[in-house]
Parts: sequence; C-alpha cells; structure tokens
Amino acid sequence: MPPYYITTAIDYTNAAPHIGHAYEKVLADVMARYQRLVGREVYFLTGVDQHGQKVQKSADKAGLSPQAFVDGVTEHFTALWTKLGVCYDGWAATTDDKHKRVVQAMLQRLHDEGQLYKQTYKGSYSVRAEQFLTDKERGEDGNFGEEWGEVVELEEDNWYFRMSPHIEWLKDFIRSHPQFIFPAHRANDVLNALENFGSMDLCISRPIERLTWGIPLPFDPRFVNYVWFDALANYLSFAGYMAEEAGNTTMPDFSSLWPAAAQVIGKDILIPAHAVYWPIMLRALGFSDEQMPQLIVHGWWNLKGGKISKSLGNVIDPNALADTFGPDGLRYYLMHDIATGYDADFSDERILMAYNKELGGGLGNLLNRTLKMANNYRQGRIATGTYDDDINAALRQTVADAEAAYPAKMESWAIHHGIDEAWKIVTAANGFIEQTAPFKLAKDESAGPRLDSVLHHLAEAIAHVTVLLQPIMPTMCERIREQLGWALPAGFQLKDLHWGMLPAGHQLGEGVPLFPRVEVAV
RNA sequence: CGCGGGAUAGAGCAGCCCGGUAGCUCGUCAGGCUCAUAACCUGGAGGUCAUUGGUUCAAAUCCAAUUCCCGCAACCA
Repeated sequence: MPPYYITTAIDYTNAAPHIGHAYEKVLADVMARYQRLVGREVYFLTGVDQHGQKVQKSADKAGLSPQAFVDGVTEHFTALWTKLGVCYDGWAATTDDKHKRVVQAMLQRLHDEGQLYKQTYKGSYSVRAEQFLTDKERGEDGNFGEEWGEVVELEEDNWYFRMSPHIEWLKDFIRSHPQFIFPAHRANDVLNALENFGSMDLCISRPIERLTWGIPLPFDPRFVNYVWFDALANYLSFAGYMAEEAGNTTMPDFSSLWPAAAQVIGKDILIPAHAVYWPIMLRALGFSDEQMPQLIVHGWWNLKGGKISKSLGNVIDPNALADTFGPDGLRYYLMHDIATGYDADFSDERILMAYNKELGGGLGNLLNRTLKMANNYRQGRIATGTYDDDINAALRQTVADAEAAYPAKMESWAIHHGIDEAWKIVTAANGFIEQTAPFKLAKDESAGPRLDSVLHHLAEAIAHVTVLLQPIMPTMCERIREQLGWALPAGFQLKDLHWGMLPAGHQLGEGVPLFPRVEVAV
C-alpha cells in the first residue's frame, strides 16, 4: 500500500492564524494520525504561502524586509501547530529555495513547450490598490468609486498560461470522477462556474516594477511569478517533484507519494484555484487522469450573532482557546461540532459545555471514578478471574460494536461520527457502574470475584476508548493511558485492539483529573 | 425562473444516500446513587421532522412543486 499523502492549504502569512486555520490543520492532522493508526505510512504536508503583494506592502509598512516580516508571522503558525499537536512531516514554506527551484523548473518546461505566452494588457489601473480594475469594480454610474483613488489607463506586458485548451477536458473529468471532490455536491458548483468561464487564460506574472516579492520567471527576469504556480505548486515541490531537475536532494520519493490521497482545503479556495487552475496545471505538466489528487473541501466556522464573551477573551483566537480548554479540548470541540464539508457556528457556550460535560463529566470522570475504586478496593491491581455475567457481556458488546463501526466513519471523513462511536463506550461504561455498583460489591466479601471483573471491564473499556480517540486527542489519550499504567505497544495498530489488553495483575496508576472543570461566566 | 447549502423538541445538531416504532448533546422537571471532576444513572414533559401534493402496505427518508434563511470567484480556511 502506498504512503498516504495528505496536504492542507498553505496559509497566507499576512496576519496571525485564526480559528479557521486551526480547524483545517487539526482536521488534516486527525486524518493523518488515523491513517498512521491503521498502519499506513503517512506524509503530511502543510505550510505557509509567503509571497505576494500584500506581504510586500505589510512589510514596507512595518519597516521590515519581506523575508523578516514573513518569518515573524510564520512563527505564529508554527508555534500554534506545535501547541495544538499538529504533527506534520513536511513544511511547505514558499520562500524555501528548494521550492523556488522547482517552480522555476516547472515554468521553464511549460515555457519551452509553448504553454506560456506573453501579451499586452491595457486597462484601468488603480494606483492606490495597485491592481487593474474590471467592470465588476465599476459603480452604478459606470465609474470607479473613490475607494480606488486615482485610476489611470495603463498598458502592461504579462505572461499567460494557456488554460483554454483544457476546459472541456476538466468538465469531462469532473463528471466522470465523482471522487475528485468531496463532498460531491461541490462538484456541481465547479461545473456551473466552468460554464461561465469562457476561454480565459491565466495571468501568471507581475512586472518587477509592481511586485518584487515573488519567484522570478527563469525565462524573463523582468517578471516574477504571480500566485498560483507558486502557491499551488507546493503540493508538488515538497513531495519531491522534479527534484532532480531542480537540484534538490533529500526530498521524498515523489513517485510513491503522488497522487495525494487527500488535499484538505476550505470551500473558499475551491473555485477557481483548486478545482480549475490546479487540475489544469497538473494536466499541462503531463499528469494523467489517474494521477489527479482528491480534494477534501471543508466548511467554515461562522460566528453567529457575533456574541463574544469577554471572560473568555477573544473567543476566536485559537491560542486563547487552547489555553483555556487545553489543545486537546480545542481539538475535540473542532472535530465534534462540525460535519466535514459543512459549516458550523462557533459558540463559546458550546465549547465550554463540550469540555465540562463531555470531556470532564463523561470521559474524565469515568476514568477518575474507575481508578479511585480500583485503588481503594484492590490497590489498583487488575484481576481477571472467571466471573462473568450478561451485564459484563453487554459492555464488551458495546465496545466491539463501536470498534466495528468506527473505521468506516473515519475513512469517510465523518470524524464527528467516529467520536460518537467512542462515546458510546464512555456512556455505556458510566451506566455499567450504576448497574453493577462496585462500591456496593466492595462491602460484600462474597462479591469479590464479581468486583474484580467489574473493575477489569471498566479499565479495559477505557483503554479501548483511548485508542479510538487517539487521532483526535493524542496527548490526553496518552495521559489517560499513563493513569491506567498502560502504554500502546510499539507499532500498535487499530486492528490490534482486542479484549484483554490489560493482563491479569496489571497495576493501574493514580487518578488525577485530566479535564478540570472550567468555570467561566459566559 | 443563475447555482449550491440549510429548514427535525427551548438551544445546537444527527438521521435522509440503502424508506419500516424520531435520536444525540445541553437545558428543564421528578427520582436514584454516593465510587467520582457540584460529577454519574433512571424516568418524565416537550416534535403535525418548513408547506403542499405524489409514489408505497409504510416517507423525516424517494419524486414534484412552493415558502423562508445562508453562501457564491480572485490573493480571506
């Protein structure tokens, strides 16, 4: 089985990361961890898009060189990923020389093959916005509004990429490959957009008089590349594409990674960038239909009602949320309260509830009460014995059912449903305690064997939960296992789950609350 | 008639693809328990599954129409 190559959009280093950036990276990280859990080799690539006019302007404003400016902003991203446990294998920074060389090699090749051409464009140019204006920017009266400042007629040469010859192919490809875009309904959006696309080619350059902060065109030094062959190409360059031509060493083996199994992006950059430009770029470079990647298009976190709690601070700052609820608390919320591909409303009340009621009251409390009883009654030692009954069997069945249903949910990006499966075990185990009342069994000498079996079932069930939730809450699952006195054996895979992972005589640890209640006046 | 998404208990949502007693989290009310992070368990109240029509023995689920909300292209996940 080939490695699982998963990418995310690379974030534009013009401002600090917000909740949406965090969601996308955590989503990809959860899938990467899940794939590792099922034993697959994973290459997880994420990074930052550092070139462009906005960066150049922001850097000027801050009195920094563009590189110094992006380095500073980039640190906010890398620090957040470290904090949130986003564990990537490759870091795609577009100012990386390795990347620049590949982009130049790609462009040179397309140029040599006649897929690029130079043309003069004449139009209305806003000096203030530093961009050409189209009819869309015209106001009701047909003139450009004051917000554009001085508008002049300007003539400018630029390089273009021939996209028109591929538009019909793309339509056919999308229709015949429903797997290309997930969720499927987004494909209709793309096809609809393509109908109005005409025969537009893509402008891929800016003259250096206007933009210097970019990758120079190798065949025409008076221009730098503009956006797409820089930003989108990261998925190729950092996977080892054209490494030899570019003189890059120690790169991944491209042939084994491509096509990417999942390219996780937001719905805003599907059209036209990822669903139009990107596949056409790939095709122009010679990739076949079978070598097209799969796009995973996620929705947005909206702030409905704009209700922001002062006591929580700026509620959409992922750093503040991670400080309050822990990195894994935030990861849990971000994965649980949204269906992949759809939008959700961010709610500070909901994250507080998810943390206190579900993580604290549900999972955390289950662990804590189990360990307390085991330590009080049995010095934390597991005894398996021969006692069994229907109540025990029912709990084992719940565990088995959840583990049977879990993989399909995760594979299909229904992360919230995967979590639900794990939670069925948590709920059943809490109910199991009420049914069996180990605290009563402890007072009855003759009930000793049953008490042993009850405590064993609880500890074992929790161990199973930590495996299912491992991709979502890696740190907390490990902490739980520490308290259980148990660790995942080296090379452990999902299929290695079985009843009896905690052997007779196993020594449990001490219970310390892992999700201490957060008290906030919302 | 541009396209797409949504409409399910007080709130937020799942279920819809593959029709068969309407489910989850929270809130609320009443009990229970006492091992536990003021937590846990049980039960109740609360829903004409937006509307209308169709297919069917049977529709939240399939089909058709209607209404209302939310998005929709350039450097913003």
